[in-house]
Amino acid sequence: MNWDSNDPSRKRGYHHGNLREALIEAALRLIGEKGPAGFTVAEAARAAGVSPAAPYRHFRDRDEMMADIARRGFESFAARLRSAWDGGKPHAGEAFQRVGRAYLAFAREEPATYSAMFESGLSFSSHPALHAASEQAFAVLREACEAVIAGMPGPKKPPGLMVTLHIWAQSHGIASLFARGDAARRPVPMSPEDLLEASVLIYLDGLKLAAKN
Amino acid sequence: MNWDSNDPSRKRGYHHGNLREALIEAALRLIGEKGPAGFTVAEAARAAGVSPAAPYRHFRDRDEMMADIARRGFESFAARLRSAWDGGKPHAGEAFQRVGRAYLAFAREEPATYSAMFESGLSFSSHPALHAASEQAFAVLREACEAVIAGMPGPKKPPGLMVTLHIWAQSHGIASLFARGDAARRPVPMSPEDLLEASVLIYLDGLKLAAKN
DNA sequence: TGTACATCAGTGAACGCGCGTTCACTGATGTAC
DNA sequence: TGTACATCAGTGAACGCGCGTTCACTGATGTAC
Repeated sequence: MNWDSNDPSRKRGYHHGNLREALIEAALRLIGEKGPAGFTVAEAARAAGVSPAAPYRHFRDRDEMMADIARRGFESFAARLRSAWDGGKPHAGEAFQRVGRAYLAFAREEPATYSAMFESGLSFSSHPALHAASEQAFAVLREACEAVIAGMPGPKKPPGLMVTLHIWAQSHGIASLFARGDAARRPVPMSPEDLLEASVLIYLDGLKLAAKN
Repeated sequence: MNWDSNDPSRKRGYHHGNLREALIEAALRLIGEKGPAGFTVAEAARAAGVSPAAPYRHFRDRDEMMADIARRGFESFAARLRSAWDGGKPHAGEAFQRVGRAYLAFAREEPATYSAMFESGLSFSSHPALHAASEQAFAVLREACEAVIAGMPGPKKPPGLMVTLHIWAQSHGIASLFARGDAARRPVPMSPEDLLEASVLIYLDGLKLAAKN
């Protein structure tokens, strides 16, 4: 028996206690079911068990709520990539493949978040915090690519930005066509992880070839 | 002066004459402005200058209209890729690069169509005609990839399906991140065409390396 | 060539619905004294 | 320890709006004879 009024699991009456989080969770569930445009403030409020006006204590409007979801998405995406990279240990090649798998795992496990990040139509220019969070994620990819390039033999190193954009595009392409965890996934007779790993290995081989000459 | 009542440019009163096409054009304009979910039947009808009930003479419901737009999109996409490939003339390498540029050109020039095709959340399983049209487009990519593989030296040919999926993912990734002609494009300091061409060349080099051994 | 008529492709009014958002309000919480 | 009060985070009713879709209708078209 627990009578401690500080217990967060205790049923609160009038005050919800953690409504902001509950609304975002509910919104993600809705986005997962019906896409970024299918989410409504009213339905998120209903799912969280509060009145339709309550969300407006926490978000200025629907757009800000959407942007907040995407921003958090980029932040946790960046965190997962960073932890997969793990400073490039034990060596860049192995860590690099871990990052690729973490990319696909995110798209598969959090399709709603992923589509809020990449398919919600939010403009970076009007949401600076969103842009900054997305740059964080990009920075991890860049760090990993630069480390892989640095470890390559030969005198001619390819430009780091180009390689990062190539790797990003390939990961995003595979994630959004074949790995996403929702109805828009196109089934293919091989795992997205194998597909990505193979393409990255082939691409890096091509880079090494160019570096030799 | 033209009194010929068969002249299609003649102003028709009660009957529109080409409402189906006009509705699709209007819908594409709306999708371009607000994304696939931002398009409404009512607004498309308004843009075409007809009553809100008129579209229902041509489409069973909104979903069928959306699916029709995406299906036509895949068909014209396939046609453009096919004409860029042009049977692989004068040789596979050159034609292959043309296909890549055609892919990006489509995403840039028809962002609304592209997002209706790839981001509208339509399920292939409930729209067989849509699925078939998308397979047509994929078939062109596959044909081009197989031809490029066939022209490669060395005894070990890579599997055609894998290569096609790699090329598709890379093209789609670059198109949807960097080349799309709408607000969701992420600016990068190089042309998407150069980016795609470079990555494909590097990838093909990597494939050749593997074929040698 | 003229006419009757079936068919086609629109109209316009209406429906029920759910949305985003605002408003004045009130119950709960925490803090100063 | 007790109390007054400011602040916070909810309520619930209401608004105006635009949507998708249906309905009975009607004007225009084309064809058979």
